[in-house]
Amino acid sequence: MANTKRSTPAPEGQGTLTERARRAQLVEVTIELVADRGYAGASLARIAERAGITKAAVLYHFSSKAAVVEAAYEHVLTALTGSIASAVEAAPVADGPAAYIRSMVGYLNENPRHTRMIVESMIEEGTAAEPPQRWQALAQILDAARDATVGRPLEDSRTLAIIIGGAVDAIVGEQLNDPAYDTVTAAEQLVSLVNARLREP
Amino acid sequence: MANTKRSTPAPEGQGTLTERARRAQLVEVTIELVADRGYAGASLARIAERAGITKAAVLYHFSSKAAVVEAAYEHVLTALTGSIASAVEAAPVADGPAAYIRSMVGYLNENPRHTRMIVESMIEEGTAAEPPQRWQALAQILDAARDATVGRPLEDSRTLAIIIGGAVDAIVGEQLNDPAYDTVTAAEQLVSLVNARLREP
DNA sequence: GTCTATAACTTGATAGAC
DNA sequence: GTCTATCAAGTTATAGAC
Repeated sequence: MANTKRSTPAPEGQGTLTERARRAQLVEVTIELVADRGYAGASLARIAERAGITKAAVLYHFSSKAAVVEAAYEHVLTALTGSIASAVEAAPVADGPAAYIRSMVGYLNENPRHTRMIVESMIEEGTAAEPPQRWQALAQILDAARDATVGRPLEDSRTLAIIIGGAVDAIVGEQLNDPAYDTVTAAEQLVSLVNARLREP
Repeated sequence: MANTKRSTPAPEGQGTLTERARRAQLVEVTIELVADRGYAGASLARIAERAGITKAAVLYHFSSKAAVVEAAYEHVLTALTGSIASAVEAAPVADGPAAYIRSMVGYLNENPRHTRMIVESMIEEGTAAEPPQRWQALAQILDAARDATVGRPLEDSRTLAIIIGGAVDAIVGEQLNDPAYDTVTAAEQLVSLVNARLREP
């Protein structure tokens, strides 16, 4: 019985197996709650209720409500970026932008809760540290694709990346309040728009 | 008991305000608060504090907090749509999309508080009635421009409108966290992208 | 390790004095 | 008409029992 009487109330590091499972469960229900009730609607009481435990129990596993939400946010973000990164790497360099758009629309489309969670997190500025320039990764992909096709660099890949990012958000968002909206076709239209630009002088 | 020392902060120094002016003032401070603290951060207490009155006084002029926020939201939205509508109508039909993009980026750029207010309002679903398909107006402008140049209708003006809307949001949003970002040039790049598409077969 | 009990505070809204 | 005083219900977080 390695019952180490832990005096530290909030183990932030790696803990026992049951602890990690509880943390995972709490992250899961927090994602659900933030997704369909917003950040303000995801109170400790509701998180605890959905997890079947009490508020105090939640605060035993996480040091504060902000810590729970941030853990949930990070979970979602790493899942998204990982999915996109693998899709882009699996594609030819010239098809990088297309792979980016398709995988991002596809992922957000298949994980609507994650979508809402990300949207919420981008609004609330106090929750997590600012993601280090969201467009930078895409701008690199664009530059590489441009170099692989035309050979001459883009003049303003940053703005093109920002435009694409916003367009993807809007497409996914539209599908969110009109489930009949065909995001696959929309993504293809965006792809053709971007590819046309990439091959221009 | 009668505290003769009237502790009215009166930040503007303006004394008695008429009813309409007070409502306007409350709408104004609510826009500021929602803009930089979010919907949840705009409590009645803070609204009252900034206006130099008490919570109860706020609820005298508006029936509830939701009413205050909705009034602020509507104020911002009518100002934005009005500004864009006049800009589009003043332009040749073929330049409608360009006028839309330029005026929208310009307006949101000049009124950053309004920008954040609109973003917040689109998140909180309980605040105001769903704006009747934001892309519809733009889709009509696109169809008209296409008809005036090529003569054949667009296959999917809805998606193009959604893409443009998201791109504009992203451009303005980027300028929000990097004031050095040149939104005018970005808007022009978006305009050329859209115009190229509009003249395609 | 988990929960009961409660602290300390903020929320939106109301009643009634003046 | 406008404010003071108060309300009940909600929030996060802590202390300590078991």
